[in-house]
Amino acid sequence: MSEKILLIDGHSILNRAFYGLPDLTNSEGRHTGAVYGFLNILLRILEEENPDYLTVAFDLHEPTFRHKLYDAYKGTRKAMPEELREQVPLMKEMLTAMGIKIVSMPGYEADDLLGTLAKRSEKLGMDVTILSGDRDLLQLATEKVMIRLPKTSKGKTVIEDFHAQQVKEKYQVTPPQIIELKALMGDASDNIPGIPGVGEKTATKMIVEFGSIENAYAHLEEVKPNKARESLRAHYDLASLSKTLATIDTDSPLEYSYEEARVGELYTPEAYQLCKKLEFKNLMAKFDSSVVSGENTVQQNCFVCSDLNGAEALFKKASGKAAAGLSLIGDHEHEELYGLGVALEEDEIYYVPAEGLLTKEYLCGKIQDLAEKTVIAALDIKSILKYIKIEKHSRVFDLGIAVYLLNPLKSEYTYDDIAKEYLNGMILPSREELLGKMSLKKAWEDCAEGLGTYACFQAYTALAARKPVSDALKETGMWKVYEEIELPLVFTLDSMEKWGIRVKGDELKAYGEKLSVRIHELEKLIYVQAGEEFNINSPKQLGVILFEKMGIPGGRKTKTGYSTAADILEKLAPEQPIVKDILEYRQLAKLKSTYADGLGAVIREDGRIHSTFNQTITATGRISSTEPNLQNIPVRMELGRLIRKVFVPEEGYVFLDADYSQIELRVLAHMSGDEKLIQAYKEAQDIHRLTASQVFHVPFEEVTPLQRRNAKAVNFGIVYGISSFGLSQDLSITRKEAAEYIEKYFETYPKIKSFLDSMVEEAKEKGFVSTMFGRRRPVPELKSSNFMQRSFGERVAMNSPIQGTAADIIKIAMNRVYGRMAQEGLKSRLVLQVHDELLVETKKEEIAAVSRILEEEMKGAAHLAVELEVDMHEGENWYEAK
DNA sequence: TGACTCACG
DNA sequence: ACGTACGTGAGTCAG
Repeated sequence: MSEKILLIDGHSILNRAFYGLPDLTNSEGRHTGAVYGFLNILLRILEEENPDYLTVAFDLHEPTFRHKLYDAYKGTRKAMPEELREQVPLMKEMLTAMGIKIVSMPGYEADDLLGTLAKRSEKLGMDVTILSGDRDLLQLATEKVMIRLPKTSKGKTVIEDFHAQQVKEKYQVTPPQIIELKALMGDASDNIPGIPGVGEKTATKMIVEFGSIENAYAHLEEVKPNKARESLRAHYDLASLSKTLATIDTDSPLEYSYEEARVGELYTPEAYQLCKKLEFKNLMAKFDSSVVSGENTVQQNCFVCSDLNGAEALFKKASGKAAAGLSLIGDHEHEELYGLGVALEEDEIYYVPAEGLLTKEYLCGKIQDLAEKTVIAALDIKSILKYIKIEKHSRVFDLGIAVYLLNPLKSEYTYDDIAKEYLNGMILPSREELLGKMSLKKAWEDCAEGLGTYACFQAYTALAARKPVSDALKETGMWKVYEEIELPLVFTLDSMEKWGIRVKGDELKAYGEKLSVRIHELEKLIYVQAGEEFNINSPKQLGVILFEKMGIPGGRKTKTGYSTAADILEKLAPEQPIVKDILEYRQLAKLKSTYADGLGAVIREDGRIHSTFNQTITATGRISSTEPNLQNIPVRMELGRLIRKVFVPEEGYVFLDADYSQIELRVLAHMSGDEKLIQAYKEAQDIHRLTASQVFHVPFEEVTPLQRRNAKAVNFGIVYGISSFGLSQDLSITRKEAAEYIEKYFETYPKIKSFLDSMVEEAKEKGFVSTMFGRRRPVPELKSSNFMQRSFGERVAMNSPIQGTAADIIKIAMNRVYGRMAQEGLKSRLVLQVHDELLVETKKEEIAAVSRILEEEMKGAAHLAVELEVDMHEGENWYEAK
């Protein structure tokens, strides 16, 4: 049996993969979709063909002979989008890692190299397969040379195969005649001019009849459509230029060794590391375990310490160090500790399982002592505070937060990612590689070794990355944000989480039951009006009922069907009784499932809810709240707002709720330095009204409610990164009207316009924007070749400095409030933060002191060109206090 | 698991 | 010509 070679048109397949797949990025925001798609096609073809040799050809970036020829004639070639361009070197790196031969040559296109290799290999008696997305390659087909063209139709990749025979069947001409066809038709994407007025049909007819352009020209009078004949006569020079352009050179002087192209082991350690870097989870699964583990020097320096003597020695040694890396493995909610990782040096790391004499109490005592002598570096200090008490902020280093500040766009901050990024590309096995999908508890029971390694890697990374990450914070000017805002906040949030907030479970239940009654009524009403029973919670079914069965006009929107979102329904059929009932049903169903039932399920034994406040989630610097989310408890609608009555302080306490008044607009006034807006804040108690009077040129007293509403919407829009489309949606006006409002607004406040523009400029130039305190947000979207993405980037660049600065300010305020309440020995405690609002469970005797603290510290958290105003209320529950 | 919807700032 | 307001988290459906 003859040998077989597979030749791949690199750029063409990469292109195909890029445009055929949605834009895929890894967690670092690196574009990887084209590489991923390429590999999938490659692996599939390899499986089908099982070739002996394999080679991928790439164009070089310099212009080739043919480009020059044509560029001289007209224009230049289309630029590659940035998202694809950056994947080309990545693709080559991956192929090299897999031991796959790459060829390219100055002055020649990939086509030429493929043609050359195809011809040579055929002469050597091989079967040749060429994989490309480009039909031009069809000219190379013979009985032994097969061209394979992948096509994506309906999300599936179908491959069309062409030997000479199939070319003839499909195009009625021989492969070499494909050149003639193309020279006549031209090809815009390849910059081949062709003969004007000659398309596929005419060209095919001409070549079928005359065999070649030359021959057609020789028999010009017989060429049929008059138009084509005259065009050919007038543009003969174009035809011959086009033919030169369209002809693939099968005789290039490429130096090539078949031995280097022999297909070997693709699943190499290098390829595995690269797949990991790019986060190709599916591909990673294909690698052999021997490749996966590799040699790992960190792992060789991990030891288990499970006896008392060893532990004593370990902690003694640790306390002599300036810093130690620490990782606690446990479940603090159930007061369990499974073990801990301690890194003394970069080459001395221990796993201490919490077993036998090494009880939870013993170990906590030891690390408690350790923390008093040594800096504790950990991925998540707050989780450690659940086990031990640390007073001094200078005693800890929170790697997770530090790394978050350096790039707040990632969804998680794991030791393996951090090692890769800050420890010279070091590859550590991830948690999933060590423990799979196992919970920590399960691992503790069934996979002690993996758990130990996991603990050690975390401890190691915390210790080893401390220096480079600290340096990076200093270099980027974010050390102060880290040290003076985020790090103290760890302790503040820890306290809030520990206290939690008291919730009356029985009242919550009663509230839920009340909702149930009405929900059932509405269900029945809706079924009657619809004429059938269906799942109202299913947007899909609901869409069919409303827009098809009931014939409400104007439906459509989403890819999966009709949009049934509340604002759409309200605009489409505000008077339809069924729509009203559905909206009420939705509202109640939401209240019941998310709040009545949802909150009820997370009340702890102590009668309180202990939410988690996450410090490393948001892109702007805000904190977020989970399990449950206490930052989205209803307030806008009265029925929902009633839920706040079940949030109560304990006996002898009341709630004091303090919120900033329009903090983001005030921040905008300050950052932009707009005198008009600053002046407005100095004078006005009603900023939206004043804005309206200035924007619409009417006296303050004569502003209509509509004008005020519009001005308010514009104010919001400005903070969000204004667009006429967004504003028009919000106000249900035309885009043109919205644009006029915006224009008038910017005329009134010219410095706001220049400020917002400058933020976009800065982001484009530096790649990020900053808050007043130096916190950064990268804006990679601005580099996108996609209009929508780029516009999004612009809005982000306008919004983030404002939202982020407001977030910084309230964080500072929280730390100060927390610190002062402790310093003054108060029993009151901070329990919630809702972005511009703080809730303090206040001892009745301390109401005066706490209100003073709240007012002073919130107002004093930052000194802006306008005052920070704080509204404060007292109440027996959250409903009353708000 | 992703899409949709909706609660908050 | 593109087709969205900025930032979150949770519940539900459907593949």
